[in-house]
Amino acid sequence: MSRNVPEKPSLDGLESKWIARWEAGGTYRFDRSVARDGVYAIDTPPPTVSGSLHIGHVFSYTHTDTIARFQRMRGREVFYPMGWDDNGLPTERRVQNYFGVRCDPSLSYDPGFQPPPEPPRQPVSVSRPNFVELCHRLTADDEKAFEDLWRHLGLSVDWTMTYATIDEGSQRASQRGFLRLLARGLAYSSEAPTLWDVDFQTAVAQAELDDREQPGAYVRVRFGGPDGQPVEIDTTRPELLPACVALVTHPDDPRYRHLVGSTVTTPLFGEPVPVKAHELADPEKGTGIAMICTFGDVTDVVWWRELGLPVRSVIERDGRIRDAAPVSFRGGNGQDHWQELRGKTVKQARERITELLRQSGDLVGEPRPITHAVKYYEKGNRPLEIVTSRQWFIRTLEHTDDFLRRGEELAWHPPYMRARYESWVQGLNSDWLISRQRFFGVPFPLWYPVAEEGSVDYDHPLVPDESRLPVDPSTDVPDGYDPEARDRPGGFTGDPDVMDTWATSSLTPQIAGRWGDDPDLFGRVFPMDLRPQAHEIIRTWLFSTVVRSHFEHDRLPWGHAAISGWVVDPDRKKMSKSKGNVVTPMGLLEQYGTDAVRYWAASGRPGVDTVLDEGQMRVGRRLAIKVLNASRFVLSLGSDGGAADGGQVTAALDRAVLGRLADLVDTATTAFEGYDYARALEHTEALFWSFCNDYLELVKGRAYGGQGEEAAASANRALTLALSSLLRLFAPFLPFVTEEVWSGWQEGSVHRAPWPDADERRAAAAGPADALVLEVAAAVLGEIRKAKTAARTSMRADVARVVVRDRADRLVALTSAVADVREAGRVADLATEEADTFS
RNA sequence: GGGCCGUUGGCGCAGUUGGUAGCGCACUUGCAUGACGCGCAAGGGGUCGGGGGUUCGAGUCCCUCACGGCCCACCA
Repeated sequence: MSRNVPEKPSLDGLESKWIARWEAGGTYRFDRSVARDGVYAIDTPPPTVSGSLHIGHVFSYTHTDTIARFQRMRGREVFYPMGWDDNGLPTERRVQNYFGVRCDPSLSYDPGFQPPPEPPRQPVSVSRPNFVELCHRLTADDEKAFEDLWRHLGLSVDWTMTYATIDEGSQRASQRGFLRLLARGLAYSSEAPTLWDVDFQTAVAQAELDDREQPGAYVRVRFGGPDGQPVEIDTTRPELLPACVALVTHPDDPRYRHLVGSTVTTPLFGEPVPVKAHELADPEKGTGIAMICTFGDVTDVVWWRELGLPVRSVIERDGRIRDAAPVSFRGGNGQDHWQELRGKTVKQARERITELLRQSGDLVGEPRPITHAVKYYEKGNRPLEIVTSRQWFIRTLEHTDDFLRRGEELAWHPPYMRARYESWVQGLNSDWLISRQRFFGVPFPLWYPVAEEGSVDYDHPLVPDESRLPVDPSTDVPDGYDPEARDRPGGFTGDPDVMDTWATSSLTPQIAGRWGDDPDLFGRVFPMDLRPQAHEIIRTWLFSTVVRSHFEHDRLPWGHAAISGWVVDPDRKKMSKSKGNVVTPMGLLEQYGTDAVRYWAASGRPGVDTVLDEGQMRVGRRLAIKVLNASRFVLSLGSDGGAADGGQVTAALDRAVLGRLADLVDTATTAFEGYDYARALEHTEALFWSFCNDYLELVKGRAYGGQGEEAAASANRALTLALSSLLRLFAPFLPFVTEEVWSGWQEGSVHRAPWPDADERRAAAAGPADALVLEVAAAVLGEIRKAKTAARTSMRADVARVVVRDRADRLVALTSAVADVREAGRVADLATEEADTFS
């Protein structure tokens, strides 16, 4: 066996060298001839390509890659595709800012359109097809940047399996999945109050809400009571007074019981509204009696629905007070007051109406500033409003018990992450809203009949055959209709909405496995083995994927979920954008080397937030260099001691080191099987350092031939076996340096080599391994070193005589390695004395 | 309001059936040895957040409190 040992070991250039060779050699190519039970399939998180590249990506994707590499070496054929999440609002927003354009769906396509060279102050209006073109153009660049990073990070993905959430396969899967839910009555459309973002002009789902603390003010308002006595209520939304449809109090509240069933009148508008009782009214809040408006918050929606109240909406989809009053107000000045509010933003209207109340004398005291939580769209920057609109939903609410059961079936790593899933499922309060009034997304594959009198029949959608998918209802025509019939009485109209990005990414296992398009592949990879992801999207991505797989396949989409933590800055805050821009992932990879950065990432325990620590990267770099140097030393000893022809390890010390290695293999294997890559690394690293500092030093002289040929052969054979095992144990973490060493010595890639087998290590020894031999020999050598340090002499200094006092069993162990200890310590004479304690 | 996680030397962490506290960084001192000065060797430094309990014995189990972080909740 040839041994190419680099003369001047260096980590520089390893990345580009091996990235190219792995690609050329198809090292990570998925072999689709393997049956399902031989496959290990990973449902890779498709990164949002319009977002920033940050160190958090490097962190969590490294974790998954270590698992992928371990499983590959264990003999599983690893299905490890990459996906790009380019669908949806983040891309639209980035395109708007980057090119300075705005989508206007009423415009028609301009084939010659070019975006302005610099984004103008006033955005240019473009048609929807032009806008979508720009989205594709920009995401192509973004995807290239991500791919460069992933390749540089050494992710062992099969790049021939890459998908994008807006590509044709994803559109087909999304539409097919939707149509099947529709056919089974699990998807439905409904006109109902929905959370609405006034800036993005789209409906928003429960899973995308953020609570944000912000300043507000309680305004105490006087309503006209039935007996002439005023009724005072507190509100933070006085601008919704014209939308008030009732007052509500708790049924058991003695203060207001006499009012329930009576009618009061609103200030300024003089509108009569009933007083109702409901359990959700909190006697502790405000005055204990509240106004119900359509709609100020989700509690209003509950009250409105359960108490059977009318709708008086006042806020338009753009967040302004509508032009026409919701009713003709009966109070004398009602219409005049409305004129003061119409067209104003919510904020302007709030200020104005407070002033009007003050003037009319219906304001009690002054507004009292408070800080309260307000619901926002997680990507938005104005509070959500609630508007009534037609939307598509998936029936999740009545199946929560099924989803909880699926959560129990799933193996969570770490296990406590299951609690987040359960609390989310238990807290569900509405069905899953999947439609968005946006442009860059998968269209709903539906049209609706238009009646002769012009009304749209939403209850009987026109559905395409699955073989037609994907369809775009804005250009494609339903079967049996003429294109001329579009938007005409007696004709049809296309559904204008697109699916939310989660409606597509909830199908990533199906998309990656080419469900419906390639049944052979799908059968080999589904259900998958692993879903790796971050904890903040358990309620979105993880939950929704479980939902879709449960409905479509009646099973979990994968057996394991590995939840990674975040990268945090030294102040324990999630890495900020500004920080992320200073420390770029590619910069770190270039500065410390990929293996070093991976070492830092792999040191972060599963699920645990981890500090960005360049110190750990330096340690990783040193480890990689140490691997290179130790390997160089072992291989430069020349002979492999007959490893190739079955020679045996005879020296007790050598057998001991193989025993330690066998134990390590057991520990690392168990850790990896439990998805604890960090534990596997920690133990491998610890043994490696003691291997270098103790065992290597102890056998160095013997390996050079200081005790004869046979003794040298045993040492060399043990060193070779140990190195082979250690390189393979490190390979999932340090893929570049291990491959560099392996390639100069072994056939094929270390990443396709079999994972070390503990029994194989044990069998190589000619006799039983006595761990005590190595332990005592290292301890005695340590004492000799201590004495030399105390004497301030070189480690190379000769020692005339050493006396070891220790327990009898330990002295016996020492005997079999005494020649190595003497040679390593340069001891002329070594004597032993039995004693109770070591000294 | 409910829940989850964390609190171990200056910093970052390990400690998986309870048995007299470990690792790395940093720090101190020494060493040019035939793999490595991006090295090697030695060393100083902690009453394991507070309190209570179980036990012969608790960082490790139970209760409780505090602090930090996160998740969830119909927060007028």
